[in-house]
Amino acid sequence: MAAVKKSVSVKDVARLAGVSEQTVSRTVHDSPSVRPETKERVRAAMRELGYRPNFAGRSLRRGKFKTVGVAMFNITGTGNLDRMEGFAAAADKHGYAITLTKVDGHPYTLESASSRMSALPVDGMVVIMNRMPADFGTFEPLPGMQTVLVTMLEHPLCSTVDNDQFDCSRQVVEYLLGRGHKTVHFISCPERSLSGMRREEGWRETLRAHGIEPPQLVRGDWTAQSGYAAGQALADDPTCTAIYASNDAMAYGCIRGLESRGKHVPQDVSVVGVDDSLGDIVPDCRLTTVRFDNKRVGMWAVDKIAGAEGVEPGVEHMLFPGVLVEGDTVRDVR
Amino acid sequence: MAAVKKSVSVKDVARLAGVSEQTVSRTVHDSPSVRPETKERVRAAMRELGYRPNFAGRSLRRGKFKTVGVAMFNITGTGNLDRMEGFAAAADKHGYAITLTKVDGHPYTLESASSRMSALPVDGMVVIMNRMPADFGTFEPLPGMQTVLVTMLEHPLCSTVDNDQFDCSRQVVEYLLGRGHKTVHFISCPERSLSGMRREEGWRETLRAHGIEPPQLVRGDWTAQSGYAAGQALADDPTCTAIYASNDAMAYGCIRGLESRGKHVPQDVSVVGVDDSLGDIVPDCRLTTVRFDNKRVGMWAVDKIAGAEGVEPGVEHMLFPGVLVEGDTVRDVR
DNA sequence: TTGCATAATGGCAACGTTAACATTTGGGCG
DNA sequence: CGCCCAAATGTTAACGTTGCCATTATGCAA
Repeated sequence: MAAVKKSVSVKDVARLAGVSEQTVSRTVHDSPSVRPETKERVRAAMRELGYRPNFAGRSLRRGKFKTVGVAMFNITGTGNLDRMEGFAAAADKHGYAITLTKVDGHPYTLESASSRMSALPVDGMVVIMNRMPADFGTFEPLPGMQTVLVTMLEHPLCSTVDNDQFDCSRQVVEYLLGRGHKTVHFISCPERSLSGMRREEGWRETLRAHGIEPPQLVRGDWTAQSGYAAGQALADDPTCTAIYASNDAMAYGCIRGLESRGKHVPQDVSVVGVDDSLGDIVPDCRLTTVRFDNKRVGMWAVDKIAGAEGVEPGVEHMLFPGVLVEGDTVRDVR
Repeated sequence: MAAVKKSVSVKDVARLAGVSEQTVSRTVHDSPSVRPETKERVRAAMRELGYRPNFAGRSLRRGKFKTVGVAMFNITGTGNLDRMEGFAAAADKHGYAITLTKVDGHPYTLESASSRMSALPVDGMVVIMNRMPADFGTFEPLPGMQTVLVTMLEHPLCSTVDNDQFDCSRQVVEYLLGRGHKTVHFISCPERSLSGMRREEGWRETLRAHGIEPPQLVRGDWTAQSGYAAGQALADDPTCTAIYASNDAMAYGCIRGLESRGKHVPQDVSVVGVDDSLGDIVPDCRLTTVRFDNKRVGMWAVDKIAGAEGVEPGVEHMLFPGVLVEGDTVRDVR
């Protein structure tokens, strides 16, 4: 039994089954115009030879790949796993596959993501943006390649989708004000983060909309340690009864920092985070936070491409609001 | 300017540049046997027409896809992001792409992963196993499709790669014994986890190898809360001076549980975790833990496939040891 | 029996690319 | 001046699949 190096094609199956190649093809696609017994004979031949359809021949003929490309500048990033879950789920639904590509971030441009994708077998592409690409304003998607950007910025030529970070802050601030707090202090993130900046804007503008001048923010760096320091710093501020941190790690750090200064959460100070990422990592801490549905974001992006199927797709911009999850770290005042 | 619906091919470029299709192809591949000025003319034509090579035609001709498929039963899983980083890095290195597929886990078989991949444009595949597939013993990879399993079990027909969980426990136990502890208590994980079970074996056998009968283990469920309960339970055991938890979340929970009972870490009890996953989430806690390099595991898997390039690949089994990272949660005794 | 509609199947071409081989061109050298 | 070599370019065919159209069987009414 010599190893069969060459892959088996419809031709081989056709010969063995004693039918034409076309009949084999029709059997593969379960066409109703093939007699059941013929089908069975063909299927037997396919099994015997171990036939599997060749993707290249098929898509060459069809002019479609049934695949969506995903370009990431950083694979390791908060929420990417959930987004991928969404990509995969939506792709599955449409019978599509996902092709993943890491794009070198030097330079950090949409053009580099686009050209990286251009020679791959994809019908459309999704780019996950973490920062502001240098060519965001001038970028044009490849002709015939529908391009969806995961970002909260709007683009004139590409559809975009992301979580609504502004609304997230609005929800948190209004929730805290609604619980009687006079103002909300904020622990921010590094300035290069697009989503972080948008959260900051949301915090600031929502306070102003309620006639409250935003207090001095404390700049953090996403780490619990920076939240800890922020908590210690804010512990001595008598006006500080509510703190909103840009992520859960800083929120948790903040709680511990406050405790180290003898302030208790939520008795003395209320704390809210963002991301719902503490999950099972921290015991005895039901942090009030905002949960985003990154899977839904991912699904939307792939749906947009795989669901189009030839129809001229319009450019759309979608922002999904997060959900405020009430924990034990906020208290009513007054 | 009517939209050009049809994609441009070498033929179009050749016509515009006034050369043969072959010369265009040679230019695309930067062959040295094309005069620089001809190349430039061809390149200009490509730019003008917006030519990009068609993947289907190319791989049909070549009989290769330059793509590795990755099948996952669960996309959301510890370490998957790092593994993907590794997949992407290795693929990049070889000029390959990665195609991601979620496999329905009902039934949980390698066969279902394999058949899911069979119609996709891939030259080889990687399966990430979290549990024991029903057909592990009998599975045969598709002919011509090199298959690598990410698991610590060895397979007769497929190469395998994973972190060395047994060795991980050996390192931790010997480290603690070396620091003077008389025994090591263990917080385990649910029994369906392959890697968790292997950690448990490593703990048990290493203790026995040192002539120590393993104490009763405490079964956890990966959550900090279960670690907290375990810590409280072990706080009253006077023989317990060192605790090894199956992951960092439980280790952290355990520390807090011990503290809630008045025991301090590391003064009273030493605690070690696994995963190095606390990172920036918890302030003021430098947990002694074991760090795995999942990126390296991912790279190895894709290297095995993309690096083969036609040569008949042997079946290999690779286990990468973790690195014990010393923190502040272990103390010498005596 | 013939004619005709319908079901089942076959033949051919084309999708875009490139390996292998064929051809042309330009120079160098005896 | 003719020969040969190398560089540059062209021609052909094939990779596997499937849409289109042609052909052959089958059944049924006239």
